[in-house]
Amino acid sequence: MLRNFRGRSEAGARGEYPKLFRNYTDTADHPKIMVNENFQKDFCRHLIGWYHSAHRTLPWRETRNPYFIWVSEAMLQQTQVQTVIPYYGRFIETFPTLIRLADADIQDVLKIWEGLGYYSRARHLYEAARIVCRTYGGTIPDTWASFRKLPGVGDYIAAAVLSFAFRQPHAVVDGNVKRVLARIFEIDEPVNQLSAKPVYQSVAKRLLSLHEPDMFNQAVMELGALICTPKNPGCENCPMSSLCRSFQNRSVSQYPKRVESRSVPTYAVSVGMVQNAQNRFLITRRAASGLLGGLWEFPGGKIQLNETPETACLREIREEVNLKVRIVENLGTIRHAYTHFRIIASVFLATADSSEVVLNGPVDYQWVSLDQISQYPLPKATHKMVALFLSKMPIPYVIRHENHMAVQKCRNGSGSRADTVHSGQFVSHQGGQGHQRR
DNA sequence: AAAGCGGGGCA
DNA sequence: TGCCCAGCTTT
Repeated sequence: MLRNFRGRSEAGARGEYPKLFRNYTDTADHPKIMVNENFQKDFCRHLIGWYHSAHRTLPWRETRNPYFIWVSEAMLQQTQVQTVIPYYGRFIETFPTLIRLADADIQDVLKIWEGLGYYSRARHLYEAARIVCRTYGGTIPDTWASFRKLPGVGDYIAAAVLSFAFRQPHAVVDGNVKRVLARIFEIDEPVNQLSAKPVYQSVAKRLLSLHEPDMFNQAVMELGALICTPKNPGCENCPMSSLCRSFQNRSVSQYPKRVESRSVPTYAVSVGMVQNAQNRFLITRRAASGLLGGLWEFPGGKIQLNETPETACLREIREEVNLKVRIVENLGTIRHAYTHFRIIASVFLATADSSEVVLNGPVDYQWVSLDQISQYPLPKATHKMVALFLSKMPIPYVIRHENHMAVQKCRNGSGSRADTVHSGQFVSHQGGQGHQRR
């Protein structure tokens, strides 16, 4: 199995910031952040006025249903709006109420979440829904103290849901807000340092419109998404430029400041697509917590020193599912990037004489046909492997599976399928026992 | 306080 | 390729 990467802390490899800043828990006496009553009113007038004329229509802005808003905020965490839109629609269509979510199977929730990443968000949302049903009779609590306690609900989501659904005066602080505020006030505290959070929180709170907290929160995030963007900000069209210190000082490109992030390592891994005598593939389910928690994958893991991809594949399969298999085809490699590392995975087609699995690591397993595999929540990398496999299959095989999602992606991809089909690499899967190299 | 946690879009 | 994204949890 591909285990979570736990890196060593390398002093010096990271950008260790000298302590240049006071730790402001309030910014009332901050030298650069001067927000009097006049400024606050100007700020809100410019910002909210712009928002009314320029904002996008987004599905979760059409409702004040706290459950819908909560779902959207969970999905939007570290994820761009355009990515979330289709997932949001499918989620609330499948789980139209909090009670329906709480009564669902977590595997079905993960299936809807598949491809969105950060799967603990789905698990926490599901667990929180069950808690709300159990503790509050299915009514989402509308106080900070009670809502903020729920799993997966941090300061941002609590402020967002309570302000958007109930118009309570809590200021949101997300990546957009920090970028906007850092530029407007030339705030030097790095936005990706934990110690800077109280500064941005304090500024946002002092600026917040108590009259329209929901509009204010939407507007400042919308400004960050549409005008005050990370690259090429549209200062010439910005409604805040007359209030913006970095615009006046031509220092916009220097804000926000951030501490250097570590470059991610690349690991060579080896994965086996193991077929049994019925031509079904072995998939295993990962533990519920941690990387890709609860998702299904083909067995495999890191290639160790002095190992070939082939021997690593055989070892991982022996370790994880205690099967002795025979490699019949090298399908090639796929690449994939996670948060803290990248992988280059060698993918092998293998056969097992026995289907008797003994798990060590994974928490469940199934032998499935390719038609069935799309019923399980799979990581993106596993989808790439399925697509790689199909790209090596003869055309009749692919046509039999033309409804499979991976086939669609394959066809929309490099278009290499026809090439590989004629490369002499294919294996027959038309119902025969075993696999013959042509 | 720092690290873990996906995947897509973009210059 | 590296950076960034409507962050939260765990250690």
